[in-house]
Amino acid sequence: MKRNSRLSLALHTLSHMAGDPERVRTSADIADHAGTNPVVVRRVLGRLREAGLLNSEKGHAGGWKLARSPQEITLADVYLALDESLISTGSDEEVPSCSVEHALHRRVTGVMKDIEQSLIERLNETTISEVRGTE
Amino acid sequence: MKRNSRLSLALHTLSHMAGDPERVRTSADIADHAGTNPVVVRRVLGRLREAGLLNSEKGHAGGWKLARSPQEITLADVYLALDESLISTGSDEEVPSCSVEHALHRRVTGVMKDIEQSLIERLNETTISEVRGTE
DNA sequence: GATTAATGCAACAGCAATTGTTACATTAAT
DNA sequence: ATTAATGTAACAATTGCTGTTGCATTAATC
Repeated sequence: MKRNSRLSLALHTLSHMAGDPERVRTSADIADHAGTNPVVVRRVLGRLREAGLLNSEKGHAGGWKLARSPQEITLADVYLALDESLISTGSDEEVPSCSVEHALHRRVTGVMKDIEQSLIERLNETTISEVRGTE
Repeated sequence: MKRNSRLSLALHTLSHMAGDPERVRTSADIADHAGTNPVVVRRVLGRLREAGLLNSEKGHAGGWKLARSPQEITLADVYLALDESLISTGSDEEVPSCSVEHALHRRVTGVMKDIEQSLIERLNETTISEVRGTE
C-alpha cells in the first residue's frame, strides 16, 4: 500500500462487507483481501467502530461486522470517521503580524473550510451500498 | 509551516498578489510574508508558473507576477496546478487477483474520481479575486 | 566589463506521518 | 485447557515535505 491508504482500505473493506452484511470477518481475512497486515486493518477499522459504522467481537469466533445497513453508511461517514481533513489550511500557528495580512489569512482559511464543507456534502450523497453497486 | 502547506501557500500568495497585480515580487519578499524560505516559495510558485498562472523573470530586478487577471484564476486552476489529487485511491499497483475484487476495486476508484471531479467543479466556481474580496 | 540581485536547480538533513511488524495481554468459544 | 480472535504498545522502515546550503545562470545597473 502507499499513500492515503486509510480511506482506500476503509472503502474497499466496507464495500466488500456490504456484499454479505451478516458475515463476521476477521482482520486476518480482511488483510489478505487488502494485501496488508491484520494490525493495520484493526487500526483503521477501529476508527470506523468508534464512529459507529462497525462492530467488533473479541475472542474465539470474533471479528468484524457492519453496525448498520450499507444503505445507511455514506462516504461522508467514512471520511469523518477517519478524521482525514484532506483540505487543511496548513499550520494553525501561522498568525501574520500585519492586520491586513491577518484579514487575508482568515479569508483564505474561511474559503478552505467552505470547500471542505461542500466536499463533505458531496460525500454524503453516496452510500456504501451505491459504491458496491449491483452484482 | 506544517502539512498541506503547498495549497495554503499558493492561495495566500496569489491572493496577496491580486492586491497589486502589476507589482513584481521576489521569492524573498513572498517568503517573508509567508514565514518560510525563498526556495520553498520558488518550488511551489514554479508549479503555478508551469500551469500558466504566474510569470517569473530571472536576473536583476526579476521576480514573480500574475500571468492573468485575478478574476481569471480559479481555485481549480490552483488545485490542478499543484497536482495534489487529495482524493487518491491509494496505490495503483494494488491489483486484486480475484475478478470480483477487481471489479469492486475499479468501482471504488471510479467513485473517488467522480468525487474529485465534483470537487474540481466546485473549486472552479471561486476565483482568486473573490478570495481576496474587497478591501 | 564588473557587480549586483534575482531565479533555477540539485543535494541533503530533519521532521512528521504512515505502514508494516512483532509481541503480548485480554477475551470468549470450544 | 485450548484455541482463536481483538486491543494495544513498541519499534523499524519508508515516505513525503520542509528547510537549508550552495552554486550555475541570467539580466539590470554601475
